[in-house]
Amino acid sequence: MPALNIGVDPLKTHDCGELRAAHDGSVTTLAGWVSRRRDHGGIIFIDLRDRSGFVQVVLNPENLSPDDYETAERLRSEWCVQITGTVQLRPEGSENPTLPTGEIEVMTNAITVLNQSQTPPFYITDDVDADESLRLRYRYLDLRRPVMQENLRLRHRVVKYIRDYLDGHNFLEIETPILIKSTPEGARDYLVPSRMQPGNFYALPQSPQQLKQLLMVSGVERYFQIARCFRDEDLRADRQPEFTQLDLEMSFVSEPDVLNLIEGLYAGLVRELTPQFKIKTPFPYLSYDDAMARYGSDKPDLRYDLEMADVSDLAAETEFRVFHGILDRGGIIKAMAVPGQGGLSGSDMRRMEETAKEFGAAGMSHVRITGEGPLDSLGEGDALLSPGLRMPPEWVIRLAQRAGANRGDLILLMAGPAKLANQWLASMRSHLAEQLELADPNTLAFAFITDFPMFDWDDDAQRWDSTHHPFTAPAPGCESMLDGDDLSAIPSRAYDLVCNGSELASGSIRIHQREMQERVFAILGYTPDQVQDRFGHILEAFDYGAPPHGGIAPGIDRLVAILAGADSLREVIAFPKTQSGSDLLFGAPSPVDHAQLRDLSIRVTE
RNA sequence: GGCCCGGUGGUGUAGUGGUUAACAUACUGCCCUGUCAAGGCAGAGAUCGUCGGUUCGAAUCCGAUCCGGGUCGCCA
Repeated sequence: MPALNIGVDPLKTHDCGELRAAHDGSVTTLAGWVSRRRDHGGIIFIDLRDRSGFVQVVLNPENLSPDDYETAERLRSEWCVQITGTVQLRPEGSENPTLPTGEIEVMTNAITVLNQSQTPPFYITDDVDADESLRLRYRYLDLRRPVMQENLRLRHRVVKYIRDYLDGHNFLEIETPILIKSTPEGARDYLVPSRMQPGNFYALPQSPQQLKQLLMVSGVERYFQIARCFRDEDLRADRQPEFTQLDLEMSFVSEPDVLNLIEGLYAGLVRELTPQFKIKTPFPYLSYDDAMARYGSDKPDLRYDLEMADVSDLAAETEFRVFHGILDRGGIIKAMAVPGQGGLSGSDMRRMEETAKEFGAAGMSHVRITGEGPLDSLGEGDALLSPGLRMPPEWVIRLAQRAGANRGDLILLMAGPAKLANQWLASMRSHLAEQLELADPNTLAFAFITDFPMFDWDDDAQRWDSTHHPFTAPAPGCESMLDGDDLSAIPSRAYDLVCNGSELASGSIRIHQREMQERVFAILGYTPDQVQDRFGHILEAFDYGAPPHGGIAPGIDRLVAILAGADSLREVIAFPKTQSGSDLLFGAPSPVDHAQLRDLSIRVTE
């Protein structure tokens, strides 16, 4: 990166981190921050830092005016300084191989303090040990840390790659409004009161979903936006109330068009920006049903196997009352083989069952297969079963075959309603993978999950919910099922991109005809008035030759977090919020003046 | 809203009923011309998140509350 070099008397001619042995003898002017000082009484060393890295600056009284040397003695951490000097090779034996600039140093003959600094509340270094709330309170200092600078740079490069890639595929980047209409379903909206229309509110977009569909009606054909989205829900390590999505939509496409485009984007991006990660192309496809059956999750981590199998029929052969109780109530029993763990002790198994209970499971059964040799040579005493099971080797062999287990492996069994059994066993799956270090941190296992169901039954609200969202089209040929009884069986045209157990993108081929859209709204329980009020504009647009279209919305924060190896989105967002939605730097949210509220015709009652 | 973890000098930690509240580091001063987490000596710095209670006595026990983190619910 060349130094920004404008004006007749530039404050810097080089970046600290770019200087090498090849610069030996050149005169340089640097500007940056004092990272460390080592004052030997005469000679003083400064590690000078700018965004490019560090360089050792030597302040020798023999080369400095008395005034400048006095200045040098006063320097402290994080002072902003400018120095001019000559790059020279370090004396033999004093090179620092841990530093990219370690072969050279800058012998200074002039120094200017650009600004002094208070002693920083924490030391600016990659292995910072300060509490995160302190880092957020002083985020501008936290961002001086090289690792944070690197995260910001990576994020920039990701977004630039996306823009270039989509530009190359004839997409148009179009901005959509931040102040839009509240259409409350799904997440809670952030609301903005209208001053000019007292009592009315804008909402901040949860996503530009309807806007991008309207752009398709407009004939844009290929749209994208690096879009800020807002959802007023509780936070998590991987969830911020405002976050950034690559929002994109295409006309005249079906699933492969969107997914091939996305595969090309992600594969190219990873290979160019973070080649240290191993990826496999083409990305595997997994139907929702397969994902649930084999991994108990619709966003499985595919870096390791640990597959599951339904063993309800085998479980029915046992005399175990728990299994029969569950089966009688329509539940299932699922098994997961854990390779090489058949030798665990009874207390290991009790501990593992405790873990399962922490995930919400009522209990967990297991079979430990011991010994050597082929599976069908299994005899009495070669398998340790949970107390309730008491089954012969012949049954264990069939169970092992179904679960894909061998001698020396462990089989875990979980019983419950299908949804919960999957959830519990999936939790065990990730837990064991972490404990056994099965997931290669240098692999990104991308996969597309397809054929999501159109609807989920919401037991609490006693109504149908969209699995993806109400604009998702039903699978071709299944339209008539919308009039049938079993709505849960209707496949939709929704798809996800998952990676290492995270959902990275979610999209679908949309409905583009009024009649179909109205039927879906009706199934979701909207009255005609509600439909007209919230979605009248988009239904009306469909009446004017809306083209078939579909799209996808990849999360940028999550992608950058994975590429940066960060375990929280806060590490890749410049100014993130805390779990309670606070901005600790600005102190937002905060009370506002009465005058502001009066303008908005708003009164705070609590 | 539920559950779990944390809050002690600037920073990071130790301290489970009586301590001058300990240690490291940062900071301040002095010494020191080849260090790179520089080194040596000296010094200053904490009403232990807040409020209330128990006790002769509380950083320590109890209750409430605030803040930060994780997680479940929630996130079409």
